[in-house]
Amino acid sequence: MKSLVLKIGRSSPSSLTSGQTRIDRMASTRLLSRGEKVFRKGQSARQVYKVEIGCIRTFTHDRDGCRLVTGFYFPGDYFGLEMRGKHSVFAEAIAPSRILVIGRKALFSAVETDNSVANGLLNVTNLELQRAQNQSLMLRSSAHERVAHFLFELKKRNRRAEVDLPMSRQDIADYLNLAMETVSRALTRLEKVSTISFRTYHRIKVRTRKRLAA
Amino acid sequence: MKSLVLKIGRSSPSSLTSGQTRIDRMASTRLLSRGEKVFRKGQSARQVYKVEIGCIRTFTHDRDGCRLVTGFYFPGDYFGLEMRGKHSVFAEAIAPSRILVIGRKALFSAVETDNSVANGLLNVTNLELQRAQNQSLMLRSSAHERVAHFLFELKKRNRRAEVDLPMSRQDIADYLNLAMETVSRALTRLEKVSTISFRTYHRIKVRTRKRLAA
DNA sequence: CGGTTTATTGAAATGCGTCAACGATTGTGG
DNA sequence: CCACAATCGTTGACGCATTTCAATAAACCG
Repeated sequence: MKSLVLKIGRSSPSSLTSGQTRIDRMASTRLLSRGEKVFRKGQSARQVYKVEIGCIRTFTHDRDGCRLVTGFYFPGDYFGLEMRGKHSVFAEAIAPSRILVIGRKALFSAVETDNSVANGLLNVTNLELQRAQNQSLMLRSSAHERVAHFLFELKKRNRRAEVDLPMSRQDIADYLNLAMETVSRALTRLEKVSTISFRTYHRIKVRTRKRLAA
Repeated sequence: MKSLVLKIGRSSPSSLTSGQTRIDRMASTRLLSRGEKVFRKGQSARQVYKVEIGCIRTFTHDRDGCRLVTGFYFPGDYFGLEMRGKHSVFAEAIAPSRILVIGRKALFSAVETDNSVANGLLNVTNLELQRAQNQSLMLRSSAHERVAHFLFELKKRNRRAEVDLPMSRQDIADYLNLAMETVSRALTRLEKVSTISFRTYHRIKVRTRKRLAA
């Protein structure tokens, strides 16, 4: 068994990410239906976004057309933070969602009033860096561990024992770089050892972390 | 086969990373013998570093004590950039090396007053981010592809057809998340199809990229 | 040189992916 | 609200890539 720290569209504890901030007040709201795109890969990145309700997935494709899900974003999470001019991924709603849309210009000038622009950018970049490093760690562990830690992180975010899995098994598989069947089998096994129990396919009850890791 | 862009301690073409920069002028020099540690995981990160001669590996361990090599750093590369207080990895010299040691405090105060330093630091951090993202992509491809691209990236860095592999097969394996035997077999296969040829275990001649990918 | 470390090679075991069939859930129109 | 279709998830059988274990060979270092 390998160790793993997995973050799923996790926000930092900074003021930027918790509750209503000055930045959020500069935002407008947008409603999304299931499957609707927020932005496309290659589009110039003029806004950043924050999930209020629902769930967003970001993804890209490798040269063989295989889909790679790069993150799931839940209420409170910011996404679309790419610092270079163009979005490097697609973003779309997994479930009906409400998001905040924040103009990049306004954001950066606001950051400037708190700190220096450079420091703000550094912080954002460093968060992305941590995320990417955690993803690397995750991809080094076994299939069952990836699934278990995925669930654990979701639980940690939710704070309730009941966890929503708004995304499909295929989404999870493309995020963890596994076959959908492997994800399914891992979930079944976790249920067999009663680490989790299913309410529906998309809502489960997660027990202790220890048992998750087993 | 999956697509893959792998970067190994790659410097950008920016002024920061080639030759002497303003950041480098704040540095002192340190000599390291083979296997010597630069810093330890958990140590508070008071400096950042730049390789002048030799090769540095960074690594950590998973919960089972299995070693995970997170990067190889060659002349021109910066490492130890963790922005949070503590180093998240160990760093040690693979070969006798000379490195620059740059005080973090000086660096950060320079960041606040000097725009070029701030931009430089952003560049370096962005490079590290790219590196981590490429690592994630790399870990999604097959064993043979990982080895092939690893070699190709080394060649691209060196600019010579003759490539140094100062690290052991085990180092490569721990970096690519493969068994040492798998790395060895991949290399053997590449030699059989005469994509590479060995001078010694640690110096090879690499031919075209096309053949590497095969 | 001889001993130690490091790399290669082969054989067997295993984990995960693929393919295919089946079962459950969701959405739609009567 | 039901029935049906379409989608999504589960399960089993099998194959292949990679790991593991074990033996041998090559390089390194006193």
